[in-house]
Amino acid sequence: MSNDTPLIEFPQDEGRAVRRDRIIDAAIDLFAQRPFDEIGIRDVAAAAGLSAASMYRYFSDKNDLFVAALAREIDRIVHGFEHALHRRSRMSIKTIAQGFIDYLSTHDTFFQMMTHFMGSGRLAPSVQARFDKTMRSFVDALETAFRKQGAQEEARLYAHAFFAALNGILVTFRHYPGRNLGDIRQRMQRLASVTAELFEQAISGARHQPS
Amino acid sequence: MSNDTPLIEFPQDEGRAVRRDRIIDAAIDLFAQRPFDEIGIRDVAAAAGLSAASMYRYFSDKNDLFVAALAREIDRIVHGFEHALHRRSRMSIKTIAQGFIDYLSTHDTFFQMMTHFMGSGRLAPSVQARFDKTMRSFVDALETAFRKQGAQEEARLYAHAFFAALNGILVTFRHYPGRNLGDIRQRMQRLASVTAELFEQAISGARHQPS
DNA sequence: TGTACATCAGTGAACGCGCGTTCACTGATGTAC
DNA sequence: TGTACATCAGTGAACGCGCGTTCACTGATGTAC
Repeated sequence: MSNDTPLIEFPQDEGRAVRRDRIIDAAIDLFAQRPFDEIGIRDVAAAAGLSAASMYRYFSDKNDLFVAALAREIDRIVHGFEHALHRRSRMSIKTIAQGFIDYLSTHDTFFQMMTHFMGSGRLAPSVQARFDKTMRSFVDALETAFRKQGAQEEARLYAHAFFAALNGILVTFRHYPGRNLGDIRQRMQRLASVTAELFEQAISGARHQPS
Repeated sequence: MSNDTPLIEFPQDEGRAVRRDRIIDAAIDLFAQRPFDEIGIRDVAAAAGLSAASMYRYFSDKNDLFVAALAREIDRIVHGFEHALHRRSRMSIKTIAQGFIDYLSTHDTFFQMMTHFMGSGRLAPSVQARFDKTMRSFVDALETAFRKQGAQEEARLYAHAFFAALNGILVTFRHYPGRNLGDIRQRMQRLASVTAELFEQAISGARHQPS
C-alpha cells in the first residue's frame, strides 16, 4: 500500500469537525453544479462518499447542512474581499462592481442561495449576522468610494442604490436565453461598468452644483 | 330564488373557457396571498370550489395551470402600461420607474413567479413571447425617455442598465427584515427615484461633452 | 499482551408525508327519433 | 311528450414517487484493568 492511495492515510487523526467539513465541501461542490433546490440529502451523501443516514450524525437536518455550506461561502467572500481591500486601501466604484459581478456570476448558485435564504427566516441568527456583515462590507466600500467622488450625506443612499443595481444585473441577465456563460458575464460586466460610470458622472457633476 | 343569490344564475351559459378562467382567477388570488411554490393543485382546487381531479379537466398539468395564471397577469400589465402610454404619450424615466416599482412591489408574488419562470425553460413559447414583449415594452419606453434626455447610441444600453437596476431594488429590499410593506415600498420608491435622477443627471451632463 | 467493555461512525432498510396525477364512477344535460 | 343513448363536468379514492428522516444494527477504535 504505497502513499499514492487516494484514501485518507490517517483517518484516526480526523476529528468530527474535519469530517463535517468534508461533507460541507461536497455540498458546495454540488451547489456549484446545479441549483441547490434540486439537490437532496442523498446527493450530498453520495458526493461525500457516505450514506444519507450519516448526514444526520453531523447536521440536525437538511436546512442545517445547507446553511452551513452557505456560511462557509460567505466567510470565503469576506476573506477575499478584505484581502483585496488590504492590497489597495481604497477601491474605485468600478473595481468593486467588477469584482462583485465577477464573483457572483461565476458562483451563481451561491447567488441563488443568497436570494433564497435572504429574509426567509430560515437562517440561524449567527449566519444571518455573518451574511449582513458581508453585505455591509460591500455597501461600506461603495459608500467610501462615493464619498471620494464628492458625494456627501447621500453617499449611503447612493451606495444602496448601486448595490441594488448590481444585484439587478445579476438576476436580470443570469438566464439570458441562447447565450453561453462567457457572453453573459461579459454583458453583465459591460452593464456594471456603464452603471458605475453613470453614477460617477452624476456625482462628480453634481459636486459644483447648489443642490 | 331571487336575483341576490351568490351563485351563478345561468350556469348553462358558461362555456369551458369561462370555467377555466374561473380557476385561473382562483389561482391568481392565491398567488397574491402566499409564495406560489407553497401552493399546490389541491389549494387552487379548493379556492375554485372544485376537486383536485377537476383541475385536470382544464389543464394538462400543474405547470400548465401556473403558466396560464402568469400569462394572464402579464397581459394585464401590458394592458395597463399601454393604457398609461396612451394618456401621456411619453413618460419620464422617473414616472416609468415609479410605476414599475409600484406595480411589482404590490404584486411581489408575480415578481417572484417572473424571476422563477424566466429562463427556466418551463414556459410555453407563446407565453415566453408575451413575457418578452412585456419586458421589451418597458425597455423601449425607457430608451425613448433616455433619448429625450440626450442619450444617443448608448440609449439602449442605458435602458437595460436602468431596467436591471429597478429589478435589483425589488429583489434586494423585498424581504427587508423588520419592516412592514408600506415602509418597504417607500424605501424602494426612494431608491428608484435616486437612481433615476443619477441616470438623468449623468446623461444630460454628458450631452455637451466630447465622448 | 490480552480481555471485557464502552463509544461511536457508518449503514441498509424502512417509515411517513406531501403532492401531482390517474381511475373508475356518478349524475346531469343535451340530442335523436 | 317520452324514451334511449351519448357526452361530459365533477369527484373520492387511490396510486406512485421523491425525499427527509429515523431505526436498529454492525464493526472498528479506544480505554480500563
